[in-house]
Amino acid sequence: MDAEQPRWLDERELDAWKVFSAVMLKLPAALDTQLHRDSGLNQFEYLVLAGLSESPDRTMRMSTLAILANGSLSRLSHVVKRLESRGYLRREPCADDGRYTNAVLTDAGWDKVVAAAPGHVETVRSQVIDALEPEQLDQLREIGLRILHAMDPGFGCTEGI
Amino acid sequence: MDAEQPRWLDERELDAWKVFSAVMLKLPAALDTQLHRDSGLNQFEYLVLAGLSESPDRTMRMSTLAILANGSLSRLSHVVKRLESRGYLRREPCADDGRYTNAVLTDAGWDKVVAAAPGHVETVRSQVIDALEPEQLDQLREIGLRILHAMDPGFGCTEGI
DNA sequence: CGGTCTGACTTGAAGCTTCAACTTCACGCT
DNA sequence: AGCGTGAAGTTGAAGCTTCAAGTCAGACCG
Repeated sequence: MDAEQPRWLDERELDAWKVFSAVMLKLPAALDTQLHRDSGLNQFEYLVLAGLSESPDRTMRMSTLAILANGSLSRLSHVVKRLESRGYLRREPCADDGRYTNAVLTDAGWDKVVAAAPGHVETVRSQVIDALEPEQLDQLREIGLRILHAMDPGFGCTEGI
Repeated sequence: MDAEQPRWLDERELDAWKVFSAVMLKLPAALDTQLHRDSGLNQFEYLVLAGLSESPDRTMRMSTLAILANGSLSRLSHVVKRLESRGYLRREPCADDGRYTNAVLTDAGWDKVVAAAPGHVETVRSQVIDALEPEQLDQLREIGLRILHAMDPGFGCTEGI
């Protein structure tokens, strides 16, 4: 578009990119497959339920939850509607400010996360964590932070919500 | 599922995983957004066209193309049908063996990739490559290879198709 | 007060992906 | 020839995501 003289990737860059890009495309699919097979959830739904389960009162505002689950508000709204119809959570308008909506994890939702978590963690461990040396974990974290920062320079300001 | 005593992630592991997981969920969306806005393609479609453009005779067998683009054959079939209807490629049965189908890039498809590539590369560069130190590129490659290998122990045998 | 603006959702339609059949073609066997 | 088998690819339906509007509540301003 605006690349007058595109700076193509050299061999080293291309090599790293190809590998990373394959991981990025395959790993989410692998995680989704395990979650779906064992719990009937996808990764986004799991993140939503897990996020709520770790929140005070098992309650979170929709927009906060959207950030936590790395998705758009629209996507969250659809997903929350599905999860609500399955009985895992319920929505209620925020008492203080009617513009906000809170999602609240039900007992059934809590049980669901508790049942799903071990298998999910085991998968993350076997596919990623245990495949790496401890120092590679730190490298990966540092690399990830840089990429997140490049994607969204304001990243970090809203981290600890 | 089969996790008798789940080995939860410690703080270091969790930290790395959270960051990496956020990248994995956000970066593909960012790349898709750029490609879609500037070229009307998504990442999978781009990989298909780019793969064909680099192949001898701009031709590739469907199943090979599916592996190259990191997707299922079914997904590829749907996508190729769309791309065919847009005139970017055409399908023809393999002359030697009627079980195979070859996808062939048309001139319009070639032009499309040539037009889309600079913007895409520029995005990859700005969001990933340029954000990292050279040695981080090598680290990322090594980490990625380990993860790919953990996901699919047979990985590497089919690489150079 | 009443108008307008903004931010927080919600919704419906369109598009994409997945899943589970189903079809087709070549190969090996009798 | 005739038959089973398996791999390659296709298809339709169901489910999920995105996009572009739309709704609604509080803030700001006169």
